[in-house]
Amino acid sequence: MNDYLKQLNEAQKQAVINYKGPSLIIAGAGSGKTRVLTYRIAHLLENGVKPWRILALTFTNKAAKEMKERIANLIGEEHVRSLWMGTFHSIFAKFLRKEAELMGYPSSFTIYDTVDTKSILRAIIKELQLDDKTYKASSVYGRISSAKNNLITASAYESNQHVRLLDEKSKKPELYRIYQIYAQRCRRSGAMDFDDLLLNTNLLFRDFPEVLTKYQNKFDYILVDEYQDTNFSQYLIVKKLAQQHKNICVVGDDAQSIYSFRGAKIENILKFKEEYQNHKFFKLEQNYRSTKNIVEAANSVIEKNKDRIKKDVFSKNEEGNKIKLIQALTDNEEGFVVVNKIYESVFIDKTKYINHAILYRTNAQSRIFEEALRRRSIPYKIYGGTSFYQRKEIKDLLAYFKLVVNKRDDEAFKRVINYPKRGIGKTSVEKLENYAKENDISMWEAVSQVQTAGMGLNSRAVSQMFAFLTLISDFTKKVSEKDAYELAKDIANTSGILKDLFADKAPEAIARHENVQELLNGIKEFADNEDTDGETFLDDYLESVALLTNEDNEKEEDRNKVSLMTIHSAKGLEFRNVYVVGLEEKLFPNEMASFSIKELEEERRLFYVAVTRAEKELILTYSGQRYRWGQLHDCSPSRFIKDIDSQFVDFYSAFDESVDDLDTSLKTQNNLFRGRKKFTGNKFQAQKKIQKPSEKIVGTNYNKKLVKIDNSVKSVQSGISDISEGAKVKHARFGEGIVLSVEGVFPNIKANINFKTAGKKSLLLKFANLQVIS
DNA sequence: GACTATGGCCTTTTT
DNA sequence: GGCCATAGTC
Repeated sequence: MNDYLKQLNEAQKQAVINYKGPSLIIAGAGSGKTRVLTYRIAHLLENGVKPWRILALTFTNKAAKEMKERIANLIGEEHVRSLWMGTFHSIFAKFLRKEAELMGYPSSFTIYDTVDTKSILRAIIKELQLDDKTYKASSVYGRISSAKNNLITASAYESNQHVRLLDEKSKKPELYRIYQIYAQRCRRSGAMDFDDLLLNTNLLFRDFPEVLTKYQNKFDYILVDEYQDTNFSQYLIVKKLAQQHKNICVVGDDAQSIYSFRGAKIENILKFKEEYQNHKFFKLEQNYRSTKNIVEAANSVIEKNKDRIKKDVFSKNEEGNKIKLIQALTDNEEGFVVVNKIYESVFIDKTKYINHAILYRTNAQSRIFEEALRRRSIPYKIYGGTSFYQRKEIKDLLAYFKLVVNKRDDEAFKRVINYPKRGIGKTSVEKLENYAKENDISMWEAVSQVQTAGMGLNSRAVSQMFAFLTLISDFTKKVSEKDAYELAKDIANTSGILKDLFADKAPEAIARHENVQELLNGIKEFADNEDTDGETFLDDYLESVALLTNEDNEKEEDRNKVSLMTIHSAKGLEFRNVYVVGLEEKLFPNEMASFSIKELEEERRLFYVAVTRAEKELILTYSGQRYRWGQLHDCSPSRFIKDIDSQFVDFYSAFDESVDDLDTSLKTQNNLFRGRKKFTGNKFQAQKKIQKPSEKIVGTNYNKKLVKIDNSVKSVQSGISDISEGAKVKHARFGEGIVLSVEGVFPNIKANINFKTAGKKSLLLKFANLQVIS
């Protein structure tokens, strides 16, 4: 333990031992930022600082968890437990629960996620009879979110000239009303959204100085990770908390600032220099992660940005291989090529699956790689995307929990009042909701008056609602008696959710049933891991669950798998082999971000983040054609490819490789296609038998087949889908007719193929009984 | 009230 | 290609 300082280079060591007063640490990619943070905290503890007097803020649960583990390894677990280490949102949610009454909230307040928020906004927009094309839930949410992050409350919004003018310009003058009603509704439901957690913390500190003083005194040392990603709201909280002791350490890298779209301000770093004039400044520039080639290539990219703090990141590692740039013809081929590379690396270079990560700009790109990986039976894990906690069945069960703990939560109420089906229809719910609104009470309060107040409900609805009331009330009584897992199981059973899912034998329903079981297991695990003495109750679980993400219940079996994720979620991670895919104009840099230099620079920083994730091998790919919204588009290579100094790059084309592959075993066969064709546009539908003697089926050694079609079709619109037996289309190629490569169990495939014909009409063909002699 | 077919919209990125 | 809201039907 004593020689932990010897494991640091000089710059890192200085950043660790100078722990008093304000410090700014600029840490280049791969320069051991997490290491410095963890050692600094360990050093604090070594020097007698009590762990509960240290506050360490991160952006993701993952980062917090990793740091905790690393500190525990350094100095033992017992100290780590009482550290205040977590995400901004989770730490301040904790404070707010403690001080909730001051703010007029129940301490069991619900936290609304993005999906909840949007559905409430959608409802409000509808109620106000505003045009839902102008007032899109997502853009309205964006405006409200940015207002909150700039500490503009709903009441202040109306009189704020600046934002009102912006709303006028974007033809949304009524936005302030939506904001007001939304805020009112959250308050009535005893709920906060993500931004409220920060906003309300600020309000708490502003309106209750004694509370602020309490927390200022509580923390002697404050550390903030990824400081370049803080928004104004977060910046102010940190500033206020640090005012007393001024022992504040912020770590960041302006070159890796990729969250300005949600209000992050790189300027916070620059401001830090002004606000803490006597601060100590540390620069970490040696990259330990990557080969010289990768580091220098990354430098050549980021140099193209005008707006940056000068840094000289260097590597003393081996030179390493050049970056491979691979061009594919189609998006499917891109998937095929990348997976091939992984396959080769694992079986020839003896790397492990966990050493490989596929990084993309948008979540929608994951599907193709998923399919390609599945085809090769390579284990993979997708990070991000639709969260486990956003699945319908999970949200349903959680809504029960939420309602049991916080009865005012109208969103939860509406979700479960008729799930599982108990014969309470939309009309009845509407009547109830109207009654609640008229009397300014929550729907729960309304339903408890259902037998006495006349709401115009039929007797069946009344009795069903009363049964529901009893059901939930019974659970509530048990909240502080039964432990979380037992009660959760009880709710899942008694509510009928498990039965409902179990009755359905469709594969999706089985999966949903498993997910619910998985959630219950998660609760058990949570209860077992909680540091509290004795029992953990359901409300304890709910407090944490809203801020959990997929990654927080990572399982042992996920250990050796290829990772698929967006570049945003890859920040802070490293992999031996990294595949940055979809390097095409309009995709990356994203079309949305191509209007201003500022946004383009952020995209470039994102590319920089992607490149610097790689330790040894970096493979960049792009495709000549890609499907977007089911439409084939031609793409041109991303400008970022040219940003890399060409001396670090080797160029390959995927095309030659796959053609050899296909020629290895060519087999011909006559086929009978039975089909139904459908012209979109004029709603013409017809059943038709198509005789196609010229089709060819080509087999290759990878359990993949080709269908060759010679006809007048100009392009394939959406490949093959819905193929029975789990078969999927691989890729499509044009030339003399079309070559579709299909993979699956033969014979007896059924396929839907969308063709774009010469007349530009879309043609859907359903193929059945496609047979192959192999 | 429950179930099903269709059309619209969609894609930045996350706590 | 896929999700969701809505209209249309039983």
